[in-house]
Amino acid sequence: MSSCGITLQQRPCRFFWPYLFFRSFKFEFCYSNPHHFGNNFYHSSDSPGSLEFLYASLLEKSTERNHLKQIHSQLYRHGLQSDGFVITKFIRRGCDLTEVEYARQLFDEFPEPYVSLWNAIIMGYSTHNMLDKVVDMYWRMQRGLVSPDPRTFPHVLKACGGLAAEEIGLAVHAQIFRHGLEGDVVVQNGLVAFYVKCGKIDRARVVFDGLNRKNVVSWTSIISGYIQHGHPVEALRLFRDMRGSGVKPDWISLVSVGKAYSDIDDLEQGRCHHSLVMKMGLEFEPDLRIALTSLYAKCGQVMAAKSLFDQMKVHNVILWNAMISGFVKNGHAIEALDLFYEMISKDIQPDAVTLQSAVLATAQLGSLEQARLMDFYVKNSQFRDDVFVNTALIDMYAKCGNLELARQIFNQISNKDVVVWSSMIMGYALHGLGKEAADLFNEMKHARVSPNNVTFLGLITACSHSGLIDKGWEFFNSMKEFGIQPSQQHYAGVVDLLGRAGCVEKAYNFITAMPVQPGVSVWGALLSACKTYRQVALAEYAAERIFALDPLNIGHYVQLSNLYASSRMWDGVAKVRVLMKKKGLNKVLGCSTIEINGKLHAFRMGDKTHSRSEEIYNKLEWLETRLVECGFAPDKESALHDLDEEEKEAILCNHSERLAIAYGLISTAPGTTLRITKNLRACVNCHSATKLISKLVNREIVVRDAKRFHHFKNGSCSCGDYW
DNA sequence: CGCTTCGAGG
Repeated sequence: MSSCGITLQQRPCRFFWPYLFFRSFKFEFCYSNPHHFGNNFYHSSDSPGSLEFLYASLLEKSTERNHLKQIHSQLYRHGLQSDGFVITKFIRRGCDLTEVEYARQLFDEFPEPYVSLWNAIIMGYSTHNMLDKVVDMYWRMQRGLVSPDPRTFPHVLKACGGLAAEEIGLAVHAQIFRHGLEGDVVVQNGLVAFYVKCGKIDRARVVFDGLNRKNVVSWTSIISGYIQHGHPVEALRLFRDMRGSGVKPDWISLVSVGKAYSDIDDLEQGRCHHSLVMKMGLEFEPDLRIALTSLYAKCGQVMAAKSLFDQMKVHNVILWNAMISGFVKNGHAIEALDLFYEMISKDIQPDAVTLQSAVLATAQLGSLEQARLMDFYVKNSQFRDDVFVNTALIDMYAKCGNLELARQIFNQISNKDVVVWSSMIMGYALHGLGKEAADLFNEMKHARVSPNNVTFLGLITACSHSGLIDKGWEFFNSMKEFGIQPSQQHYAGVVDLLGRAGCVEKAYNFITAMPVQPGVSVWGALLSACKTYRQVALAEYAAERIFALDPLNIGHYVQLSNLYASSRMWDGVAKVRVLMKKKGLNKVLGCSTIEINGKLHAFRMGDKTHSRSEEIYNKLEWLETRLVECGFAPDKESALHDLDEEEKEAILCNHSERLAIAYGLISTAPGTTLRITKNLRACVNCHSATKLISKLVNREIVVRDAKRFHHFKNGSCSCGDYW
């Protein structure tokens, strides 16, 4: 006899209490007539009409723990307190209402839970990302000799992947094999995702290839796997295969594919992708729109991204992050910060990613005042101890010219990882402090943190910028002891190290002995050494290589041209100029900014647009006179930063940084440190002039150029004339 | 079962 029949016939008088519940929960169908259940037509526990079914329906309508408890207390009256079907429903509903603890309590009270109950609680933990609990329950289940079923495995695999618990996952794989679940696409998809998360993309591929009926989740798992492991091209190839095999993409798969296009920075394909999304009618899927916004932002189409952003109805934090980080990536620091402040003013809570992007924007801006504000904001937020945000803060303070504050942040971080150490070392490199970088590296080894390729890049750069040739060379050679392959950047760093110190020949020999083909950066380092030491023939050779590899980068042409000019080889200058014209390249104009009272003032060379222009030029003239009195004689040959303007260039040097300095002098109190940010590298003349100015006016002047920091004080510069 | 924002440099 069915449980339904027994229940209803034995306890008919108690029957109408669920009816009251129905009323109070506005249930859509109301069994007002108890006789409706009087027949024995329904006979399985999950058919409508059974008491179990009524419980299940009630549970679906409950919205809080107290409802659940109320209903649960009724179970004893019906002798259902140990009914697996009903308790399973209770556990599931409890988990849905994020009452996982309560669900667990119900589970624990159940005398001998069988597989459905285990699955319910495991699923609950899994959906709330309590992954260690999932693994724990799985282990208990094994010990209780309850055999898992196909519904158990996906959650356990998700947990193993999330915890990077490779060994456990492998054991689960073996168990899946023993269960003969090769054909279960959901379980196998779980395996694919597990191997992806453990970094075993090849094994994931083997599982994927073994599936004879792949669904859209199978394809998305392997495609996103390739994207996460830096193979967007293979991912896109698989996406084509997927469409060829007739599997229709859903919005989640399109999110992944969008990321692949942004990774290969292919705007054209990205636009095609957008039209595919529209063709499939998925353009209003919120998360897909976020992915598209991010795609446009990363491909440099900031305005397109912004218009998508503005069109979105719901602005969640991920969308804001995509937009803010998009601005930062494309060098629009001010827009990024504007957006950040807009977000705060709208009371949208930033998360760690938002703060990180905002800090990066501040670093780009180079304003120390803004940096302090940002630091203050972070320190008063719940992300004050977030290692990502703090790493960005170190970088920010270093790039805003204050290494002491960078170091303070560094010191306060507990559990410093390799990125934290590397950032601080990079900070020292930026300021040309080789010894400090090397000391920090010793501390790092002491703390038993393994260096990576960036650590060494920082060390070599730091040595190079402070003339520590032997030390830098030593660092380069010690890389292999740490099992790190030198990259092009490291080779370029060594060429820079040797070349800067005047060993141009040695640098060239080093290049010819390289085990890999030298790239643009390596030849570029040689070219700039040749420029400094006026080695025309070798420079021409290097330039030839560079132009073949990277014909559209203006910087190299300018450098070669400047070398010709400083060697009075005017036909060479003309030749380069023709070459640049032919390629349609325009020089980047020098621009310097100075922050006065929280406002940025930007100056171009010869700029007369500033409202206090007259005062600025008066001050400049005054400075120039004083400089000449001190015996300052500009080196005309190397002052040819702007070739078109060279004839017009009077004794008065009007390079942008000098305008910024002059403005700083007339608008701040005596003794105030001037902080200037410049988009190009400092020219020799301005560098020596600034040294003298710092002494003349008794001011510290901090200049961030395109490559590094210069701290001018009392007639000398922290770079030791070595940059 | 699968997805989107993200740190040090170039």
